[in-house]
Amino acid sequence: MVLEGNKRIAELFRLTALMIEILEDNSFRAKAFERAAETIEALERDICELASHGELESLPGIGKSISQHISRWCHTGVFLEYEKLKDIFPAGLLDILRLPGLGPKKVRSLYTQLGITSIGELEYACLENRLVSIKGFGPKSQQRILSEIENFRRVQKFRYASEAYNTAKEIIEVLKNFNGVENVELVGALRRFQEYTDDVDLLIKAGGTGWIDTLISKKLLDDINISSDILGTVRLEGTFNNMSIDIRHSQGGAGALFVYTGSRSHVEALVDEKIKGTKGLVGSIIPFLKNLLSMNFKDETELYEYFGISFVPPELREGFGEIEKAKNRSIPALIGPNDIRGIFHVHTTLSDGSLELEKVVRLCIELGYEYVGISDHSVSAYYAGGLTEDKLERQRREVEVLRERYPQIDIYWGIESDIRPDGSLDYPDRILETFDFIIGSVHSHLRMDKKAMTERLLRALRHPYLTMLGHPTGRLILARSGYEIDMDAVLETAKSYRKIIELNSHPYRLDIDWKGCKRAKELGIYISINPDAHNIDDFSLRYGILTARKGWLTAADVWNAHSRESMRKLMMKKPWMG
DNA sequence: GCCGTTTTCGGCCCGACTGTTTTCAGTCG
Repeated sequence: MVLEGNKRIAELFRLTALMIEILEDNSFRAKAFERAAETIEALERDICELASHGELESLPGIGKSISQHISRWCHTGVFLEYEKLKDIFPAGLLDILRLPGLGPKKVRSLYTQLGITSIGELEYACLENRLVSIKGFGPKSQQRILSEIENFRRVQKFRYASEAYNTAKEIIEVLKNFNGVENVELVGALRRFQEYTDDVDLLIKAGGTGWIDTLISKKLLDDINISSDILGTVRLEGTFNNMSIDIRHSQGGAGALFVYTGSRSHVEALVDEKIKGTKGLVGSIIPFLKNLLSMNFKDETELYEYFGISFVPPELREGFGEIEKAKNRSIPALIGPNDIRGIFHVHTTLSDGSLELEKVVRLCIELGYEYVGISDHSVSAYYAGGLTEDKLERQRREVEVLRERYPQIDIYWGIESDIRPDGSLDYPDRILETFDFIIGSVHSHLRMDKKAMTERLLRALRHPYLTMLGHPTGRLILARSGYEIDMDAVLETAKSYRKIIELNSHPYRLDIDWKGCKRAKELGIYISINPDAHNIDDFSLRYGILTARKGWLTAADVWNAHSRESMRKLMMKKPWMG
């Protein structure tokens, strides 16, 4: 959907901006490139087509110089400014920039004053107590940086599930076309949908080992190591895009799929029970698993029947009560993409989104949604262009016009209101009452203690106009643990006040997490799977749906699985108002 | 580098927090 050329050059602009900010003492020149990147990303037309018509300079943030850069890139594929900087810019500085608390200015000081160009050098300098010698750094920051480096190292080997999926997809496409390969399947943590992973596990079905020779001759993977695992299965490990790839070679079908999907606790629990109940099979589970690999099951459903239980979807195979449920044949029908009927929590250009309201509406129609809930940022989110009263009025009127223009979709008008430190919402009640719905989210003052933060959320949840709680913990996967809250108290209060909890679908958030989904479901709280969309790419709920499935949710548990008619009634009745 | 009822230079989204300072720069949301 996104124009690939636009995306590529926007990415180059972003990198250029970063390099300028660090190498030069002019952050405004950097900002200019960043702004241009935003403009380009939000375009609906191909940037080079605009360039060929000489229309670039009419775009916001694109002047004479940047326009020339773009045109040249379109013709030659070379972006001069980027190439020039790339040659002199130490790549390791980008890693340092990822450490919390270190921005461009500080990284620049480290580079220019201490010659630090990588995480390793930075660590060394901290240990030698050299940071305290430069302005802006002291013993405390030196200590904090050391602990951030430790965290960085731990996190570095992991990838977001979304990235790992893309890597897996790329490799599977290539492998499938090798001679003699019948099938390649995703297994392991990624098939069970863990939020992040340190490797991609694949299962390849092929006659003979010709595929290994092809793989080696085509240099598909680096650092290849071939061995056989504890079950005697041929195992090929290597790296691709700096990510570990682990391939098992199997002739069989469902047995291997089951064993290598895991989780270990799920597989072991099932096998243990089977062994205990079978005469003469007592002993290690290894021989049993070896035998399982050689058995001829039609599919995994048949395999689970062999264990005397019903099929368990991969997402549930974590040892969280799924085996008991499968014994009773009461594994629920998990939510799927087709159950989703509409979306809430979408931003527009009026705050910090990159699509205008009308474009959002048209995109949602294209995507087959029956309703869309607009929610820009509220007034105290200055940094995100939060809506002042006059902007609110403008948007309210525009929504009315669009409702007339696009009767094929229901448009709900809402707001993502900041939950202020005292737990109050952002506007006075006379304004709050005019919205169709209100998402309350915490965006600032993240470092309150657990008790105060919990009380803050509880107060917001008790507010009659609040519809749902946005990204309840504020976590950013692999980057920031959420603020500490008493989740039980939050969910209990949400239940009492009939509030909805958001499952923020952004692959970096996935907040509330799958365990939280499960608890919410047990309490009978609706979960709304929300895109928190800022860009055209954000409108898919793929990772949110996977998280919801892992959290045992069915269509009946999900707010935005309501049909258009049913949602209309709910929005009229506003059950969250008590 | 871009932009302009603050037009060809001098600004550039606002405010809290933190660790560094001893009056503030840098980071983050």
